[in-house]
Amino acid sequence: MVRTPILNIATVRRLKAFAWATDRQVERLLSHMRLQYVEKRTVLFNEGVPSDSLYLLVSGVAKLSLRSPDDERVLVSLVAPGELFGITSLMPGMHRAFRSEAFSDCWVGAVHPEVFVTTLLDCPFAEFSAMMEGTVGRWFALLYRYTRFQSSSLRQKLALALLELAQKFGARDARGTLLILKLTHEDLADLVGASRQKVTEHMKELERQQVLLRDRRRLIVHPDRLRETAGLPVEGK
Amino acid sequence: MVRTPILNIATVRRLKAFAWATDRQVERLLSHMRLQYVEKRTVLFNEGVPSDSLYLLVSGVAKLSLRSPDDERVLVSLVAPGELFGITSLMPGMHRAFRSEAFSDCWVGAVHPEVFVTTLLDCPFAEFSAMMEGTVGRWFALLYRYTRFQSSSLRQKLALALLELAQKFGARDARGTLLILKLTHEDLADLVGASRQKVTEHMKELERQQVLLRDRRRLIVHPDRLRETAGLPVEGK
DNA sequence: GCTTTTTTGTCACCTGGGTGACACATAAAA
DNA sequence: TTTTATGTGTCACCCAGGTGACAAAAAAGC
Repeated sequence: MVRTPILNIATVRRLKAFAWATDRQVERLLSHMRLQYVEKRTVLFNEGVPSDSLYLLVSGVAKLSLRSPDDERVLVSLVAPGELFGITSLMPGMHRAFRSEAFSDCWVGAVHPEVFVTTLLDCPFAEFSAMMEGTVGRWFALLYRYTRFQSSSLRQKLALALLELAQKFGARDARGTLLILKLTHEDLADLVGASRQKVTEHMKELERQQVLLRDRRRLIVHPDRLRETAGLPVEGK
Repeated sequence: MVRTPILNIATVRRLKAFAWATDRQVERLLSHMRLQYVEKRTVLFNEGVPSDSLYLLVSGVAKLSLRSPDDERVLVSLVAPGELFGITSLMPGMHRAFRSEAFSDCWVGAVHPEVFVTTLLDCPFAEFSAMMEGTVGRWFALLYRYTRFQSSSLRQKLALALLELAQKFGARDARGTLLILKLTHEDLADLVGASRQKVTEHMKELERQQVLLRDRRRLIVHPDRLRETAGLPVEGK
């Protein structure tokens, strides 16, 4: 038997959510919130799907996780009552970065991100959203890389890091994507948290496998093959 | 000899920064931007200091890094021209999470975060800022933990993870901070990316060292000692 | 209560990646 | 050009942490 919680201002204040908002704003927000019961182990959303809702955890514990290259689950974070989650929905066209599932039985409130922003901030959603992308979008990309790092071998970490660099500093070239950046193996080692020697070994190996090649001290990488060695889904299947 | 770049709308558009903003907005923003030349290896800001400026990288490459417990530098990210950085300044009272220094000679534009927000979004800075904290603040905390993970031993990772849990799920208790959460060693292992067996070993060891104790299946932790084993600065020196 | 399942504790053994050392190559400085 | 500094390539050796296996202890079902 499950008792439906009452979601009113008192509850919200006790949860310490939206501490900065006025009672009126919270009230309006609540009137748009769909409250739902989520049983332990039920998946609320999966990584990769379009994100169109923002969630408030009312009670229970939720869990954010990620499927690693070798098909294991990485537990990224546990969500406590009062926390908002599913935040990718605040950025334009973003897909879910993590799977969310109930770690214990939960009560969850869902809002449309647009309603959320316009109620609490009184500014057009599109603008807010673009702003978020331009500013915290990069944090997000970093978080994404670091969560992947967790369960990767050094070779995979290197591939992941080089992919990020290719996106930022890459220029199309007849032979692939040229990194307009002079990077020493030591720099790369610092980036992936490894020793310089091992980076040298793996870079040699990646060269041998034609994943990348070097022209003096400039790197030319092959993004598709990098994705492959990183254990990411390769573009266009 | 250094040629001062011209920072006008054409430049900004070429950099693909603020793509969503109108010409008028960008122009107003630029009029408030202080352009500065930063020589290779110069530190722009250090981790831990109050963050009161937002930066736009105009040319060159900047670098974000972090000092690890064992006093090594972790390279967190390289910043490409056109990117904004120093984003903690958008959240209230935040301190810098990373050190930023010039990886090559750079031109950098600095704006006051308040000007940035009000120019581009037409909403009070305090509200925007509180909103950011309530939403992406958590991503930030995650990124912080994961960047620390990079150069930590399993024991330190465990301490870090338990600290985060204590903040989220902790209740004051006579004996320390009680985690109101039933966690198996396997859950912890998933959280820190380790094997269950080693987690068991280290948890036993932490118990022996009085960093934590167990009451049936509930954990009671001692945050200060956790900070110590995690290699973080302990509160109040 | 008893039985079944889940968790914990502890082995012995293996492996990826860290460390130090040193020769060689490449770039920068003189 | 020669000198000096900075990167690269490759060793041999060591260790933290992964793996599998299995017994003991706790929970959860019945």
